[in-house]
Amino acid sequence: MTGQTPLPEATVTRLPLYLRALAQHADCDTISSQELADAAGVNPAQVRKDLSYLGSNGVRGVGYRVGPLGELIASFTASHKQWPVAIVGMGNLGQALVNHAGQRARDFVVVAGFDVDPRIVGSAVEVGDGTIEVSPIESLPQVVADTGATIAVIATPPEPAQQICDLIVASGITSILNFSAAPLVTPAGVHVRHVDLAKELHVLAYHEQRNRLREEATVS
Amino acid sequence: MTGQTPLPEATVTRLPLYLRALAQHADCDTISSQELADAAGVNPAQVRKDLSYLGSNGVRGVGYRVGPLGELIASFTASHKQWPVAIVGMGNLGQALVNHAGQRARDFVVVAGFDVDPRIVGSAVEVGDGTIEVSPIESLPQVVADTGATIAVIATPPEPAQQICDLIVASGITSILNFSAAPLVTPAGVHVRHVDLAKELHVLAYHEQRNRLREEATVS
DNA sequence: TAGATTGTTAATCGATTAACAATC
DNA sequence: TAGATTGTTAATCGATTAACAATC
Repeated sequence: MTGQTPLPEATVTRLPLYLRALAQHADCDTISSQELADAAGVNPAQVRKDLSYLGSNGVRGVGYRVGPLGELIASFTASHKQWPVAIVGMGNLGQALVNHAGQRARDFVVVAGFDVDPRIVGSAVEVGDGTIEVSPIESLPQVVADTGATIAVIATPPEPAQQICDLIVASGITSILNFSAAPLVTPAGVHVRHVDLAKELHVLAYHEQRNRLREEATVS
Repeated sequence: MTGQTPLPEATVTRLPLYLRALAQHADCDTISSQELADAAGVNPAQVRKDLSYLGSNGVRGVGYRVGPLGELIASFTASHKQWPVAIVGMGNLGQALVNHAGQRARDFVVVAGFDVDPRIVGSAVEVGDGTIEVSPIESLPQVVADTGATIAVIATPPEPAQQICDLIVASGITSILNFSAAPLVTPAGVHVRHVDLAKELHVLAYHEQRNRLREEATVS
């Protein structure tokens, strides 16, 4: 059922959008690519193409059955599983991620939190169903082994990020979400996603700058 | 100096990386595309192509002069300016962004913060140099007008996001960084960047799922 | 001059989307 | 059958990268 040929990266990033859109249409029996596209904010042709990669299951002239389609997509992202996540850096950002996983992304369970700050280490953090105790960063290999975490989030300043990344990789984790500004170097086979807040703001600043210049040009 | 033809989006997203890499090489006189590429984690040919869009200023056989190149890039991202930012949603994520702007992204100043929670509204928040008071969401148009904010960050749950977005757009802001899971609809001319935590985690989960299936296949 | 490195071209790649035959 | 909507093809687009002539 869960395909052999890897899906295009771009398709993978859209599957969660489709799941979310389907959840909003849980009361419907079927949904067309047009409706799905509207709800997800993408092109209907793109929806059909993406879904065809999963092994198409729509009905011509009718649309897609909401229930089965949801299950099909879930079988690819394995979103029925409870993915155990470790968060390194339990400052405001780390805390925000814990809350997010607990309240919104129910397929992910935060099973471990790490920090270097002695004022934070040892404190209890509520994670969805239970509570975890923030561990010192040195204990990462042991705690990851104990908890079986397979996804790690780096929510630290950029300086220690590479070192922490090495530690994470050495502990056997193969998927990393990097919120530090540092560009991480990892061995092949490790998947890294990078979210860079400063970069996002800079891109917006570029567009603001252009708007401003364009206005000036229009005036003169 | 600051070009007429818009730069490719992909190039714009890499300019901050180059600025950061140049800062690390402030002690050098010149830097080659190879060195710059290593520091930024990209391909050297890509570096040269990107920089050529800015109006090339390298010296064949030598490389790029670190100082002037930094100024050239900064003139495009306008990173010497102090961009006034408004943050809507002052929970953990909003707080994390305030800290980030204060400590890391010094080109951005948080000039306003908003929330609906009466326990948060009215509280003081340290932002880099000074302090701001968290305002109720209703006062957004007035506060934006007073502070001159041109970039807004949405750090709220998805439910009120579209409504807040409309309010932001109506107040004249043209650049939005959206951390809510909601796909926002905006009029043409408004620039929206979307960072979706759940989506990032789901993409990693997809890869974990594939790894697991591959291992099973190898065993049998 | 010899060595190094740029700036640019052309090939390649992946993603997007319009269009339409297939078919419910 | 008539109308609707899929699944797939082919065109288009933008981004990446290898290669190399230009030139310091």
